[in-house]
Order: sequence, then structure tokens, then C-alpha cells
Amino acid sequence: MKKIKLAIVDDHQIFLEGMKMLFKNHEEIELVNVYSNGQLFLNAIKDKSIDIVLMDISMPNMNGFECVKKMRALTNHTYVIGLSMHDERQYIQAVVQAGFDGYLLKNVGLETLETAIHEVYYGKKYFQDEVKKDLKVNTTDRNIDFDKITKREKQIIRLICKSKTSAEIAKDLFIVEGTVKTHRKNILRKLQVRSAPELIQFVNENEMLIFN
Amino acid sequence: MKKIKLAIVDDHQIFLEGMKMLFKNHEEIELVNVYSNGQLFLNAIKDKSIDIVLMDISMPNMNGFECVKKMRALTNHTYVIGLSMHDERQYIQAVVQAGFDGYLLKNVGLETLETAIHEVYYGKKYFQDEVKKDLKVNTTDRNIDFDKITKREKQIIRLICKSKTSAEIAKDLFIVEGTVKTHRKNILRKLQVRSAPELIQFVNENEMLIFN
DNA sequence: ATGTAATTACCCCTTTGGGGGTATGGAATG
DNA sequence: CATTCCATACCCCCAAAGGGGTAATTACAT
Repeated sequence: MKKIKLAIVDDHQIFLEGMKMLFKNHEEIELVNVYSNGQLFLNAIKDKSIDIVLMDISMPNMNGFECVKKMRALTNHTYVIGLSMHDERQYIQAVVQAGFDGYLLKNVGLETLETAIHEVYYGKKYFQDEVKKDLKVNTTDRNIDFDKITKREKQIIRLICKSKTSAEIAKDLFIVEGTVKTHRKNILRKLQVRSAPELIQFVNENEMLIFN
Repeated sequence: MKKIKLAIVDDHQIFLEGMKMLFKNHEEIELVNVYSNGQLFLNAIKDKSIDIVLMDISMPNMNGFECVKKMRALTNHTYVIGLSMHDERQYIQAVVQAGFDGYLLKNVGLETLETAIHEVYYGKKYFQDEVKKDLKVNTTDRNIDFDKITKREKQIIRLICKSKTSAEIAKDLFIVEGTVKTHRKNILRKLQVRSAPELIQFVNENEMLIFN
């Protein structure tokens, strides 16, 4: 019987070590290889035939979304299950849009993981109930078009999040303070927040959605 | 030969599963048990004799600091190694003060983990080089006396971090807006920040230090 | 019980931020 | 070629935040 060929991309070394042991001698799943960052995985995907990849969402250098986007250009027979080691439920929308086939929160047990892998392997989608609930909440919530945020605005958002004042931002970008204020207004309107503190909070929760 | 009796406290279920497998048949270390939250661990510590506990710093309900504090009241022959699954380097000071015997970042490999456990078991302290560097930086940095933050101020800090205005906070706490402004001033002075955005940023980086 | 710390409340004033606009030159896109 | 989008810059006004004080009452701890 053919086993399910699994790969894991995650920057947590000991987690990877543990997973290797966990899937050693597994009757249905074969952990082909693990990768500590997205690039290593992308380099290897061409040569190996992977059925399912378990991908951490938040990783340094290249996050899970980027990595999946790039992977799609290289192969089309690999399913992806997102894995959130932190608690990034707010990314659920993006996870769906990015074409993930499943999404698991950090607190899942082994059984759930196995179930998810199994289901996705046979063409289904697997999202935890908790996640589904958030999906509904988020979609009925405010609907923000993140593509409408311009480059300049993103740049200024970063500076606002560094607690810079409009005057300081103006100095940094070699423009007048009034222009910064205009951008601030547009940013607040587009992200539907009232103030700099609210903006910062929102960015903290949706970082990956705002900055590609 | 007596093995080192290890326990792990971490809310990442699959990580725990992996660790169980990893230490199965380990020649020097015996993973006695794993606990998915601090309370379960505290309940068990009385009955078991644990040499070393690997403790995740950030966990829901009870964080690593609290858990260690409570553990010290129950036993004094157990060493603690902090484990940061995220990237909470800024807590390094608190980790040392809380009496941790070691601190590992999420990206450690198995070898480093084994070395750390071994070293700490024989009475040494183990801090990663990366961590030591941050320790120096942080200590030469601004010196803030977190004990000087009063209860009321902490309460107001939380509300500011929820992006509430002074007027809204006043309403919430049944006091006048002017009083909230006074507290705001004192908070900014004590934490050495200029504005609400800076405060929020600072709190995000030092949450555990501010709120016991 | 006495002194210290904390909480409450007010005064002054300045700076920063936010909401409503309008406008222009340039880049990009169809 | 036309039009849309973007970045730039300005107007007005008001709300919010921040910096300097002072001071009274309540808690708390030695």
C-alpha cells in the first residue's frame, strides 16, 4: 500500500525533530523530509513528489503565504495544510484565499493532525471547527480591500507602527507634514480605524494581510 | 545508571507528542510526563520527582513565570529551562530574575536541547549565546521599575492598549476624564514613552513584565 | 495612629491627530 | 490618447493627547 508522502516546513527545529520521530514507522503517512524554511522546501519540491505539505504560517524571511504562492508555480499536485504555531486565527481568510486545503491551530492533537492529513489527501478540505467559526465572524465583519492600500501608505503604516509622529515621518520621507497627514487620513479610512492606536492594534492582528 | 527525569509544560499538543517520541529510548534523559498547561503540571509536581522541567514561556491562562513562581512553593529540587516557542527575547531579564536555570529560543536544535538539559542537571546555567547578547543590551538600556506601576495604572494601560480614548476609559472606570489624563501622564513617565502608540508598542514587547 | 502611597480631581497651555474638503503633476494602464 | 490612480500639498476646524503644575481624600502598612 502506498503511503501518503508528507513534508513539513517549520522553523521550530525541535518540533521538526519530534515530528520525524512521530512519523517514523507510521503505517499510513511517510514523512519524506522536513524543512526549516520556505526556500529550502522550494528548492526540494521539484525533485520529490510530495502529496501534502504541512506549512507553518509565520516564519522568518518567507511566510507561509508567500511560500505556497511560489510552490504553486512549481507543482500542482501538492496539497497544503496551514499550521499556526501561534494563534493567528485572523489569517483564516487569507489562508482560504491563498488556496490552503486545511488549517490547524497550534493546540491540535495528533489524532486531529492525522485526520486532517487523511481528509486532505482524499481531496477534502479540513478546517477546525474553531477556525470555521472565526471564518464566519471575519467575513460578516468589516470588509477591507487590502489591495487598495498603496505602497506609500504601507510605508507610512510601518512608520506609524513605530510610533513616529507625522512630523518625524515627513522628515524621514522628505515630504511635508501635511502630506503625511493626508496619507494618515486615507489609511485610517481604508482600514476603518479611528486612531493611531487602533491602527497599530489592527496591524498587529493583520500584519500578513496588509504587507504582502 | 540513573536517567535525568524530565517534564515538559507546553500548550502545543503535537509538539508534546513529538517530544514523547523523541525521548523514548533516550539513554540519558527520561521524559517522565508532559503537561499541556501550568496547572496540570503543578498538580502533578508533588507526586513525581522531576529533575528538570522544560517550560514554555507564553501559555494561555498561566504563563511560564507564574507557573515557576508557584512551583517554587511546592518543590526546590527542580531546575527550570525556559522555552520560547515565539521570539520573546525581551523577556530574558525576567527569565533570569524569575530564577530560570536556562533559556532556549524556539529555533534550537535537538543537540542544543540535550546539552542544555545536561548542563543544567549538573548545576550550571544555560543561556544561548544569542540570548546572552540580548541580556547585555537590555540591561544597559533604559531601566524601568515595573513595581512602581500601580494597579489602577495597569488597568488603564490595558484600556489604552485597547485603543480607548481618555473619555471612554473614564466612562468605563466611573471617574472623570481629567483623572484618566493624570494617570496617562504618570504611565507615560514611568514607562518612559512619549505617546499612546509608543506605549502600546512597549506593552506588546514587555507584556509579561508589566502585568505580573 | 501616623506616615506614605495611591487615587482622585482640577488648573494652565501646546502639540498632535483626525475629519471635511480641494487641487495639481506625474505615472501607469487601458 | 484619455483616464484613472497615486503622491504630493494645501485650506479650515475641532478633538485628543501630552506636559507642567497643585491638592484633597482614601488605602494601606509599619
